[in-house]
Amino acid sequence: MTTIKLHDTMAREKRVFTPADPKRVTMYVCGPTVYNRAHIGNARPAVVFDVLARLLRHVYGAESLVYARNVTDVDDKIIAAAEAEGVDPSVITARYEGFYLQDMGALGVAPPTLAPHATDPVNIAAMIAMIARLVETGNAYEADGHVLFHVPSDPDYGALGRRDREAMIAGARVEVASYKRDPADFVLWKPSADGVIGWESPWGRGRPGWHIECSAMIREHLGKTIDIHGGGLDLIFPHHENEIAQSRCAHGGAPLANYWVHNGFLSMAGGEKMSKSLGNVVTVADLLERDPRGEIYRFALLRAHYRQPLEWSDALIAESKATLDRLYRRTGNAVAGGVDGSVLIALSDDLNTPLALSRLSKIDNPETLKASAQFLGLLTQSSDAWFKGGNPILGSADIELGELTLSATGSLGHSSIQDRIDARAEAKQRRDFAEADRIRDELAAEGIVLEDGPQGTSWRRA
RNA sequence: GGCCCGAUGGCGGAGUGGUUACGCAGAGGACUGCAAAUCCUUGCACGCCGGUUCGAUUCCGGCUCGGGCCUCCA
Repeated sequence: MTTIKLHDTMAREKRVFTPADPKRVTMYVCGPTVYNRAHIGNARPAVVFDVLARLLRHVYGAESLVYARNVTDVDDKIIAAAEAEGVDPSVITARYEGFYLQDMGALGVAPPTLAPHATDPVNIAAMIAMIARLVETGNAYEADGHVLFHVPSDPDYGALGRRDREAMIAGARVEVASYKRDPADFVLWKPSADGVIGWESPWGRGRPGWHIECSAMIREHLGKTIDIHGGGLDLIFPHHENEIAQSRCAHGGAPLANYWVHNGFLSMAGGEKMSKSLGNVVTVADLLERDPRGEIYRFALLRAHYRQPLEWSDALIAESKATLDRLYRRTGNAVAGGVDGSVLIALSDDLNTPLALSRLSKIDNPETLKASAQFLGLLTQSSDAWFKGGNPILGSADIELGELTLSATGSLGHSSIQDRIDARAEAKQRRDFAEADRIRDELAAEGIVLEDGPQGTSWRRA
């Protein structure tokens, strides 16, 4: 069996991955708060953990992986967006969750096994139960309608980010709410005013804090201790730190996760962080509008190791596109065979996708190449359709995992224009110019104009 | 200020205590109704200063520079 190594943020080193139960490997990744369109930076963890999920399914069996990615659908930003539009928060969350799934699908991200929603009554009940438990154990207290986690009650708090109390307080730049017993205390439950989304609880009508959502949903759907917890680097503090404290204190010291995996950030030209305030956000939708082949962007994201920063640029996109085109030409109409071992080895070593991608260039067998690329979520059926018909890929791309096809939408088919262009090129190679010209004329009769240019033969409708 | 991460050729980006990354771009060549594509060959590297070592880009220490987190954030 393949040995997978993963960099564990808690241990700060690469560790051999050993699931508690190989028949039920559990992974939880912090998902989106659904109130706006996802940008390409948001897509990085989705793609990275999609690759990890593919690898885990390969090694332990597709049915053995339970991969949960939550949807945060109650949040002050959502409430604000709903008020701004004068609609119910559910209108906002349904809309943006739909966009999210569509955008990620276009990037070849397979749906997770589970997508727990914070507002699901089952999950709200789980959150209330966990909060009540923490009050019982003396780790949380009620104050001024809020329930807060008392950080000094947990001597192990801060282990993931390696920061001590002084550091956290010294760095605090926010005014401390008067009802907090300690500046580091954080909200588990907060009151909802009339007309604001809320649920009845032992502490009055209110809504959960962000951190408790993940802890409770992990407990509810995956168990007390999971194998892998993933997310962006920026979530280490305070989000993951708080999750750890809540879960450990509520579960008699059982650790929340055995492996913590965090992805690095994307930056823009000049190393600038992608942020709304800088006005340099590139949404996935923007990119798909420029070129609907989502796997170009997936390829670009995979070109850097997931823990390294990645500078997002037009050159990166152009190079990714060119390399992908070349890979496609090399696979031709080959039927996917077995995945090349060198690709699996690269991925097994802490998800070394740049190395895995470079291995593709070494694979001569088109069937192996196709299977290997598809394992990485590239050269899928959608992309095949795009190359052959020139049709944009709409909605979610098909996701292929061996025999397992998780979803398949998008526009496939139409005429195989590219096939005939290829046939014409072949004819020219054979010096069968009569045939080459016949194909050209045939296409012309359909209103297809061929253009031989520096990027190869392209076509457009007259 | 605290904590963490990184520093490889023109660019991106692997890897290693002594030996080839790979891709793009560049140069030369093969092929070619035009143009692509393809194939072959090829140049270019390990931030700075010490230490360990027969030998360090690779290990250790310091420095410099860059990035991230410490506030919602992938």
